[in-house]
Amino acid sequence: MAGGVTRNDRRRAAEAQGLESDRALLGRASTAERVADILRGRITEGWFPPGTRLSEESIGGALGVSRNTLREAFRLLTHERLLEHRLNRGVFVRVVTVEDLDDIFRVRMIVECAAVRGLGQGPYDTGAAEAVEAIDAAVRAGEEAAANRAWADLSTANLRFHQAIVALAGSPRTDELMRGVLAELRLVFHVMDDPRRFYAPYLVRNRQIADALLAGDAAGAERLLLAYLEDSRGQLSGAYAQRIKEG
Amino acid sequence: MAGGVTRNDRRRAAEAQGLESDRALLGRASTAERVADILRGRITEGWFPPGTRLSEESIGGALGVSRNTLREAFRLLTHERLLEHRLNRGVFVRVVTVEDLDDIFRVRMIVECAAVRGLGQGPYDTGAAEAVEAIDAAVRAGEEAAANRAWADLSTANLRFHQAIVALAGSPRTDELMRGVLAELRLVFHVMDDPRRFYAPYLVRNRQIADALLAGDAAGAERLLLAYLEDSRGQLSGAYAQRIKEG
DNA sequence: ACGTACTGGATTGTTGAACGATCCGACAAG
DNA sequence: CTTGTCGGATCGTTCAACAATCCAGTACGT
Repeated sequence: MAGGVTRNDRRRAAEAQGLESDRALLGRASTAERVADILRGRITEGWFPPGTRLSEESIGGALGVSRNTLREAFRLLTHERLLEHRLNRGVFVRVVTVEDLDDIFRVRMIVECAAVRGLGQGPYDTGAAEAVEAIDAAVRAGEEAAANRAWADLSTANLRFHQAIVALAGSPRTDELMRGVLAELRLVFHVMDDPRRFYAPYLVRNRQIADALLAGDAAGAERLLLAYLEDSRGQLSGAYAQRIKEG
Repeated sequence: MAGGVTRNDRRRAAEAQGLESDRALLGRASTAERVADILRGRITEGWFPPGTRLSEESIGGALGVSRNTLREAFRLLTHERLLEHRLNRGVFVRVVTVEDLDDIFRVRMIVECAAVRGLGQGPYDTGAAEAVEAIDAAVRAGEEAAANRAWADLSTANLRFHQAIVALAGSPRTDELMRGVLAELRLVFHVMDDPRRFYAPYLVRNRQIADALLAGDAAGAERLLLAYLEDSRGQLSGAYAQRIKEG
């Protein structure tokens, strides 16, 4: 073939440089995973409110993928607890119950506090410096978002803050667990009318925690974090229960 | 239809009594889930050693299900980290790396210790009594298995012991996380030549922990458990790394 | 002999259609 | 008002087909 650039040529060129970081983007996901990405976005942004049924035919038709492929995507999201699969009835956008919310905070208290505590003593400090830096960066991003009244950015900054805290543990499995849990939490916030009220007051506390970590005071940070989570849980749980009861 | 017992009849009757517990048994699983159950068993029992490729055609043919259905089952097991899916190459029985093993123990230390600690102080004591009872039962099952030299039973009893410990937290998400992690651990043990050596010495320590919990000494139990996990991790990690290097 | 490019076979990725099973709402009968 | 029946809609599963991709073996050029 004229002007032939073979697969091997391309692979060779990629390996020659330091492009392994972009490899995940290139050696890209299957169609099902890409569909799952799209749907995940729609769900967490609120395009599909909790309780909505996702018809195989309509969604599949709209996205131009077959039912079988779409089903694989549904399975993916079901295991992330974003969708709920009822036999012979289809998949629905998950409606988080009050018990779920309680459990979410239970998990957060266990994992986030353990991550902070382990920072002080554990022998697994690999990459702790970058993790603390990421925490601080998330707080700064939140402060900037608040200054610009970009409430959506504030919410993502807050979630990223907690994700960074969990990253202190340096455990991929813990990271994944918390990613799912925080995604669920996003569903909760999307039911509330004024999510700003639930994020803004905690900005200063994020700052305190980050400062404590920067100062190397792991115990103090853990104490602050636990109080934070308990307050947040109390406020959210009550408001959410009422909001659910209303419909 | 003569002798007709309608759906409504059945639902009404079921609700009238306390049969909600058996509901999960009735609303049974889809074909894909049942296939996943079968494969999960084969994998954890060692029929399919780590690294084995599971061909869609052969497995599907042997089980009498279509490729599409089988793929759904594969997705299920992939999310449980029992299988590994490589694009365009198929699914393989997961080979746990040494880093994975480290991470598994990191998670166990965080979660199991938190579960024990929370027992003493947390306000979430719902069902704690049954949980402690389940722990004791698991230890007794292990002791009986050891007496009968039923090593397979001993291993499952040990896993059940730790599962019961996690159940102390009363958190469904934590339970699920740990179920997956312990399933992974089973893969590790299946690579070792003499798994008995890795279980038997810990039976007495299980007993000590259970006794401490029965006595209400949560702090002591946590200390014992942490030491247990550190020892177990040290022994397993070294042996596993060597075993992997050999092939 | 060595590394490279190519080719063929096998397997996976995805599609579309098809059929039975199940659920849901509506409507009629007791 | 409850119960039984019916029909439409949707899901669960299978099947067959084709494109995309990978792998190993082979031929080629140096």
